[in-house]
Amino acid sequence: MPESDTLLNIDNIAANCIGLRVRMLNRLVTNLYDEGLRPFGLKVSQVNILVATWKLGTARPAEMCKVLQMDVSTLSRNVDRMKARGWLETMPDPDGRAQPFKLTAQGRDVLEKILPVWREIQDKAITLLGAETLDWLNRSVRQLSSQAK
Amino acid sequence: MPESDTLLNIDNIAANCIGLRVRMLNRLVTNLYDEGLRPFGLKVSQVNILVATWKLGTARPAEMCKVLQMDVSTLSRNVDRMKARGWLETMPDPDGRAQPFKLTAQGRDVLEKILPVWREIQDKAITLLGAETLDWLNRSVRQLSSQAK
DNA sequence: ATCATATGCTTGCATATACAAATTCAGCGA
DNA sequence: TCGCTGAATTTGTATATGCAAGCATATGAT
Repeated sequence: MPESDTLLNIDNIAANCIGLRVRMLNRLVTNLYDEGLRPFGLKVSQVNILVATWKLGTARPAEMCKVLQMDVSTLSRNVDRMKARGWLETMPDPDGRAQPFKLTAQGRDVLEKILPVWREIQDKAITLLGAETLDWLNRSVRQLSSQAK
Repeated sequence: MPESDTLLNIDNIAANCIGLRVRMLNRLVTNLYDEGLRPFGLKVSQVNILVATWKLGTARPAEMCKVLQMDVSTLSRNVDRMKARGWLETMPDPDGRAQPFKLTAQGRDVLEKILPVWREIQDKAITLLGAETLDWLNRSVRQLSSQAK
């Protein structure tokens, strides 16, 4: 491959790499949420887990990881921290390997407390990104999730 | 606020949170690129830095962090690792505080070697996400970058 | 009943991420 | 020139992320 072709191709990465852009978007959006949530002592990552737990009722780690497309080890350590804060509690289970957990009353309280701030941040994100963002993100995530292992 | 309203609002986070969806998209897309790049012993994060360095020629950390919307401390440690691998080298600078760096020949070689694989992964991502993805991502990132501090 | 395999989760390790504090140096004013 | 302020970067700390390996338990085959 001639030198000039290589140059063009490297420039192609710079101009078009989806991995780069998704990661930048992630940093920007995560910072937006984390900044707003800072007074409450938690980050968007933990809010996501609280909400997912609320949805599932009694949550099995492997199941939640499938929903959130997250490695089980990542979830495992976050659940530890959130149990230590009294937001989650482990439930008994006939299967000795399972470690299902659910929201505590405190965990539920946290969710209620952050609701107005979440709304503010969400509105800001929609204003910045455009109204069609949500549809767009949902389609992309659904499509990629269905392909992922 | 009545109980039922709270329930609806928590469900609203579950159904609509942009922070959640962007983070899921980031995990899915990052894993897609990292999996493809694994044979080459680097990840998409380092590819992004290599390409940005190639673009900038001589890169100042603060400048690159503005471009990539990344904290300077995050870049600092990655540049350390990449210098240790011989892909980047620090340049002298009249300003004693500055630590500008540039690509080494080895760093340039790495970029050339991964080009075909990057192309494959990028094609797969475009197929999965749709052709209009890139425009949308570019618009979103540009819009958010211009607002960020 | 036993053994092999599969499942569910945790732990070890390396990197990614960002805030806060420390460090080093530049530039400016008295 | 002395010291003050600000800028560029690194270091300390905590969380996020995923792979590989470990551990305990369940399940299936013989």
